[in-house]
Amino acid sequence: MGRIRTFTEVEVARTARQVFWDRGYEDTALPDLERATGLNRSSIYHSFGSKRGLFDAAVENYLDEVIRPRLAPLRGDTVESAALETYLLGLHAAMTEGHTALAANGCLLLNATGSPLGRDASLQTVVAAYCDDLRTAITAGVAARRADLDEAEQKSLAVTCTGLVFAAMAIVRVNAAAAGDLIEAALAQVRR
Amino acid sequence: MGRIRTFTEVEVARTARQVFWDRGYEDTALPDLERATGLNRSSIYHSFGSKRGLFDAAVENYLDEVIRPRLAPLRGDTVESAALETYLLGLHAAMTEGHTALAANGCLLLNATGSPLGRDASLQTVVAAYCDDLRTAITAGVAARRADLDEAEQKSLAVTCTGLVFAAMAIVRVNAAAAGDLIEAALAQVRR
DNA sequence: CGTATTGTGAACTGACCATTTCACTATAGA
DNA sequence: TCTATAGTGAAATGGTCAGTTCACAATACG
Repeated sequence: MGRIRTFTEVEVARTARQVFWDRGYEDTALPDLERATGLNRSSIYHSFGSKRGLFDAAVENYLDEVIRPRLAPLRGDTVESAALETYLLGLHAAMTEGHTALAANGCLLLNATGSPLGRDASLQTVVAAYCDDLRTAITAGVAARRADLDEAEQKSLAVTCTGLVFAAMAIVRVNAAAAGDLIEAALAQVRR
Repeated sequence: MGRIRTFTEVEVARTARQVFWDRGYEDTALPDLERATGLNRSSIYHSFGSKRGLFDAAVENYLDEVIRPRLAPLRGDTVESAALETYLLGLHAAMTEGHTALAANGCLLLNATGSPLGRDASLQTVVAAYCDDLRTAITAGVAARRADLDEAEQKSLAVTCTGLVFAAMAIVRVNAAAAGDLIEAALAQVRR
């Protein structure tokens, strides 16, 4: 009974994610989203309720398909000793070699923090949770790689490493080379 | 001959700086600026040409009156050995103790990076220069404090320390405690 | 006083935006 | 064919915004 859906919300959220990532929330207008998703305004509003609703779906998708896959190797019960280095090398490559979305646009969430949307409490909560996830994952990676350190030293190293990753993401759009240096510094600390 | 000026552009830029810092460029409307400066639109446009012109003046003022005074002790010919720690402790205090503009709003420039304005090339240049100044100053501070290290080690430490400061500024609005941890990590590295 | 400059007030322009609405088309199963 | 659901197209609504314009008021100097 009735016509079948010709799109899935995940696909649309993924497409919208890229647009928001490229142009930022405020600079993305409805016509941009219509064009990119191939959907009409009416359909977008029917599925997501508002531009903000679509953005929230895009953020979910960003976490699911961009952030968490990268962090996954750091989150198992038994973390490979090389996992953290692999993660950092992956970041470094993304930032310096190719024209990846990450190098060109930085982090979708961190960027939103400085934009008008960053005054929104619910978005701040999402960013804070992301920040926490990142620190937890890196802490696990540090523990696996640097079993020679005591717990306090591991924790301190994890904070440093997390901070360097954050700084790199915050600055990469403006100065990719500097971002690469930051990741290299993190690698050096992890390896020492 | 003729009426005397009743305001200086520096005063106005300083006031506007605070408004832009609190609310961000995009969320600051002309009426906000009129109210804060006590000036009429017409006067603002006569002195600064555009909203963007006033913002640029506010950024100049931010660098002159907020950033550079903090970095000054790190920039002399002979840098005090304790200068870097003093700088970091000042940042830490601003971020955790009081309700300072820095803790509440983060860094005016870094915030702008993620906003629509962050796509503007000339703003990116300003941010990149600021980033460079910061690294240079911290490098001098590291050299003064850690004469025991060789040059390569000093450089690596300086990059790490700069990154941690950046990360703290990028995250402080969302999570001031985490920002404080980052500065503490930087202190620990400098002192070791 | 005369004149040049500084500043105000208020209305207006033109653009852009998210959101709503609705008549219409398309496609599925019964 | 009937009906329910999916999706389109286009116009309208109401709001906000930066920037412009201009007649007018205030204040300085000669």
